[in-house]
Amino acid sequence: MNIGDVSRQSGLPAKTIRYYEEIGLITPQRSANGYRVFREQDLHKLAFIGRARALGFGIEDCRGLMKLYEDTDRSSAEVKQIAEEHLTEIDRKIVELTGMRQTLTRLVHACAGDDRPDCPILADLSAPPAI
Amino acid sequence: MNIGDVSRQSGLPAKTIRYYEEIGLITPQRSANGYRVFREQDLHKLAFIGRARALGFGIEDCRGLMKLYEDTDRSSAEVKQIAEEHLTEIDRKIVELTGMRQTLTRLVHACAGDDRPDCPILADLSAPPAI
DNA sequence: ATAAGGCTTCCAGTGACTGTAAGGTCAAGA
DNA sequence: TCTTGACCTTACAGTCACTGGAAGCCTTAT
Repeated sequence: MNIGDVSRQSGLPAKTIRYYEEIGLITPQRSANGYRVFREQDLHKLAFIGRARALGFGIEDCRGLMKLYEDTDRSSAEVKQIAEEHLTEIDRKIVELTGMRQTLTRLVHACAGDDRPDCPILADLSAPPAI
Repeated sequence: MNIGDVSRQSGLPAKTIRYYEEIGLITPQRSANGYRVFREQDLHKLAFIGRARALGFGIEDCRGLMKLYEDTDRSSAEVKQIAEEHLTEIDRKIVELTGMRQTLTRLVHACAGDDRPDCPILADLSAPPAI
């Protein structure tokens, strides 16, 4: 299977698939003309990576998870630890974004958004009130 | 004022302040020995940028907001539009992260996290159930 | 005089791609 | 047979907002 078909099947851009090969996540074979040839196991790996990425895991986490997946002697504790650390990071980001959202929502609501120059948003950025 | 003092006052790393000069956000003067000399207005700008960045605005948004701040003929509508677009983006990220969090929480709870290899997390990454 | 600390520039690296250019390969149709 | 167009290849640069490090000048205190 060529990279175009794999791209369509996996939903990953061909560029991304080449990149994953470059960093050693997958190692497709090559045909005589130099084209990459993907087998079932490559497709499976790409789907695995795609789903892990969609859950926000970083590339190195994906590498680790794939390694654990292939190691049938792993302990589920190792997997769970990676996932829990990632979950903590997600929670941290949500908290950070929620704080931004709260402040920004307040400012946007306070701003008339008309032709006049008076703007609580700029006023706050310039010198926020001590709350 | 030298860059070290400005860094301590603003809470921004000196590296970051130099970077902000490089991309034209601030233009501190120079003393005879080549050191950057920061005036009150530079401090004010850096504080403005710092707060906008803390609300998640990108550098180009910061540039635009500063330009509007300095233009006393602006309309608050222009400011509000930038803020609202950013707010939409923040909401999008929160939704994305919340979805990840939900799936990941479910998987982490389903995983025993012990010495055995059975792991619902890897099972889901490998072939998620059609929900 | 020297040592410590602060300042300078320049270059490279981060993460995870993405864009672009220049060119080789293949299958179908005129 | 030729050509067109779709597909593939590599290599290099760019993204975003810094961050790290090296090499070297400047200042201040001892």
